[in-house]
Amino acid sequence: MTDSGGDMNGKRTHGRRPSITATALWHASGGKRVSLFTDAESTQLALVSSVVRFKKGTHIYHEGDPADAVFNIMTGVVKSYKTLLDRTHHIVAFLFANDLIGLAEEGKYVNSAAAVTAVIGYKIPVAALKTKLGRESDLDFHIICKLCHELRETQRHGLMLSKHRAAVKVAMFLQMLESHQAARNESTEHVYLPMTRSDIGDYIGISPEAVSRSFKALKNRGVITFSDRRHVKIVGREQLASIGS
Amino acid sequence: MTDSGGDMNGKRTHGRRPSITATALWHASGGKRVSLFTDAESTQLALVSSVVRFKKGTHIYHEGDPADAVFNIMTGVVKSYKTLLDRTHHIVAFLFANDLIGLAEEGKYVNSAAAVTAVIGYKIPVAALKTKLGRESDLDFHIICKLCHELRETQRHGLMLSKHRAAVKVAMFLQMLESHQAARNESTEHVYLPMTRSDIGDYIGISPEAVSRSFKALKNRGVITFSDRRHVKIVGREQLASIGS
DNA sequence: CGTGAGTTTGATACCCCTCAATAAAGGTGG
DNA sequence: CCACCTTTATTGAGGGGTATCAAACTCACG
Repeated sequence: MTDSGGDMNGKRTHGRRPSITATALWHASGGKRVSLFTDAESTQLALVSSVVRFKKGTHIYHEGDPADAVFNIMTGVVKSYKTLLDRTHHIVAFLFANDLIGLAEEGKYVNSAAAVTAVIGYKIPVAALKTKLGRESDLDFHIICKLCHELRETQRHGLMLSKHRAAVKVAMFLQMLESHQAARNESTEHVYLPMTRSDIGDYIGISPEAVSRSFKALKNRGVITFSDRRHVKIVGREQLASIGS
Repeated sequence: MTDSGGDMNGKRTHGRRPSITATALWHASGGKRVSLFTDAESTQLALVSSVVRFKKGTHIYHEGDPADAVFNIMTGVVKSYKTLLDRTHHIVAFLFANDLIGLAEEGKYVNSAAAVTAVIGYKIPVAALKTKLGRESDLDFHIICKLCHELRETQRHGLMLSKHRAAVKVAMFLQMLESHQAARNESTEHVYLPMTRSDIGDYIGISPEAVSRSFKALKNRGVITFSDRRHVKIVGREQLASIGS
């Protein structure tokens, strides 16, 4: 048998303790998922965790709340979503048994979470989790931080892709590039577009012609101006932000 | 002028070693990015890494290639993309200085990567990286695996969102649910839809009406049948897969 | 059994994709 | 350095798919 899940004969400790699964990173596993926690890890996490139950439709945590805990789903389905200004919802992910939820940024939950079906899971306080992480190896912990960062960015990409109007996508794309420059302490006087219009279209899910037309529309609305095809100046940050809803 | 990139004429130790940045996970940092590697980590990684250069437009690695190394960008911009069957491209992410690229699944690169501008970076062999990871703490390593898994799934979500035709999105969504069930060793006789049509629409970026119509279209084409509103039977897996391109 | 949320079906308008042509920019070699 | 050529970007016209609004219908739950 596979060594996944720690299921000796019949008496399945599996499922009564925290558990996560994933497809292998570097080793071929034929598309199957492997259980990641060792018995020791499961046991240790069980000690600091509590079992929580959520009825169908109930709310698990809300975007912006202090991220005190992560949740490990035992049974049921959870949706992770963002509520937009126009009261519509964008679902970032559906999560199932053996998944983790509770991605944070700067101590706050990035998304909201609600139970799609009845849910049973483990609530793992981050305070307890932190003491178990990176005890000897900072490198691991730092890579975890980087992966969380990429995950948040990929989720934002999904939000951009979910928009229907081309000008909205382009506006969000410009804001993304600007914040990237700001994060790298570069000037935000101009937004630099190193990629082609086709690349932009392939990223935000529209045709290059639509990219071009959207730029023109934003220019005509007085939101941006072009120094050249690769350098945009954002004139109306307010309007640009409001476009993104 | 800016301190980023750091290859003025020769001499900056800054940027001459591997470096990654991210917004803080649990501590407020005002949206700024923090550098994650310690000096020791940077130095250790530098020992096993080599500096690589890519000219604008050149190819860094290709989807499906053996994932021998990850890359840490020093300067320049990289696009990570998938080439679809119809020869179109879907760009998964743009990557900049202090980012990592080379996400793998079962030992193979998930996406392709190409230089959008001239790129200088570090090539870090995974063999060397593995020896530095999880030496004392398996827990950290296992969480890294889970995060990589979630990252891949979020990228697949983005691919779904990038499709324009509603039926294609719904077809891919069904395949996703089916593979989830298969991964959890559940029956794939029926695909179970625990969520509402509105939830599905909010996830794949279409209206609930379009979800309903797409289901009907797939049913009329003989690809699926409904036991009830929550249970779908996939009759033509071939056709369903071919729809997703 | 009744009520309300969820789902299906229909009609219309709008936005974007597609195809096509022109214009501009970047790169190459003489 | 310039001419040439290829790639990229812009602009235009037409058709199709989806959002939106509205209404009938089904189902789950109390």
